[in-house]
Amino acid sequence: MLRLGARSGYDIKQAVERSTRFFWTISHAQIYPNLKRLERAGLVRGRSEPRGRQRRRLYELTAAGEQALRDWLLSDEPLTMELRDLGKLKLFFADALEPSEALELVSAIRHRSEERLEQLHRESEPGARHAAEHGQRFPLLTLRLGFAFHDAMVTACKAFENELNETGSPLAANRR
Amino acid sequence: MLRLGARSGYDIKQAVERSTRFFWTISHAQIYPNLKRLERAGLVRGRSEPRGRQRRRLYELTAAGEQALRDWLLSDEPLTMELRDLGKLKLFFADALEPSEALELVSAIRHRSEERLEQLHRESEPGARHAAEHGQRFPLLTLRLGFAFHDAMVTACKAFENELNETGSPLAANRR
DNA sequence: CAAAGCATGTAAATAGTTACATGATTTA
DNA sequence: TAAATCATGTAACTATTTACATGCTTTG
Repeated sequence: MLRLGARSGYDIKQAVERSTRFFWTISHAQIYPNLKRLERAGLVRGRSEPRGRQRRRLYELTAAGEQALRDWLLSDEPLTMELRDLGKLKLFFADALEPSEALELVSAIRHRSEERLEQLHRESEPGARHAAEHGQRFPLLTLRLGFAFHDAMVTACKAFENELNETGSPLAANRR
Repeated sequence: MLRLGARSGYDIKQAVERSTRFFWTISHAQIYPNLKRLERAGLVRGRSEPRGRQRRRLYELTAAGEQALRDWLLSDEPLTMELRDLGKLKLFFADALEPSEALELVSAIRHRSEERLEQLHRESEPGARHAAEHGQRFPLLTLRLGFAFHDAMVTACKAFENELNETGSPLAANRR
């Protein structure tokens, strides 16, 4: 995040909330101790730069830090992806519900993705576009992966809603 | 999982590995204590049923347990989704890489989803289809959400690979 | 007869958040 | 002048996994 313009721990937290938040989050309780650790390791350089009498510590990447970032990006560790999704978990067990109740659950999952899409456009896209204009194109590419994901969820949920309305459910025949 | 045919703690762990694993996982160190807790709460009923001299404890849902499941499915808690995705995280910072290196990262992310798709077809789909034939259709619907997700990732990555090859990169012009 | 699979359990370690704590500056 | 925002830090708590521990049964 320092590479992308953040300077303080506070900046980093804000940048995370506007960008990586949905695929990797971090709390400020982790950021401040880690900046110290990184400084001790020589990967960042920090200097106190108070605003008035408001204390503030600004950091920048060192050459070693830049190299460590590249090393990490190129390392062949597995690209793990861990998900905890209450929506999908509940959907999995939705046979325990009445058809109409299950349908509501599918709608709720669709709404969640629709709202997330709006939020990404509102809160993340402007920053990503701005970065792209300054030669940092990958934040926007990553954001497009988020769009693609939630678009796919919405499309799939709509298909399910149609299927659940048409077939199977005895309630569907009675409705209206 | 008891509702879907699992009877022992061991069964539950196996069912999770073949089904919910990619959107909600649990280790056996959590399962056994929780089965005891649920039994004390009257939500499951357990009986010892050793196989030979191999001890084994089989559980089933009580009426109260079935109701608790329904209550949870219908509760209006937010449908939280938490993701930790090293692939997207690295992609986000890929402007620190050479264009050709960034392209490799995108390929690696695409491969990950392609392999996950194969794995879902191989390891999860048979069980989900079998469940669907026994009136439990939602495990298969949930699986289709997984297919949709990874299909979208593969499509997006292919688009990125084309874009990164065509535009921008000075290496692209020199290649061949 | 060895390895893989079945079966259950606990202790230690890890990773992370939330709450506690403080105080300056800007904005409505 | 109160509320929001800027700014940093630690302690306590929560959740979870990994490792340790044991022993039976089936299969190659």
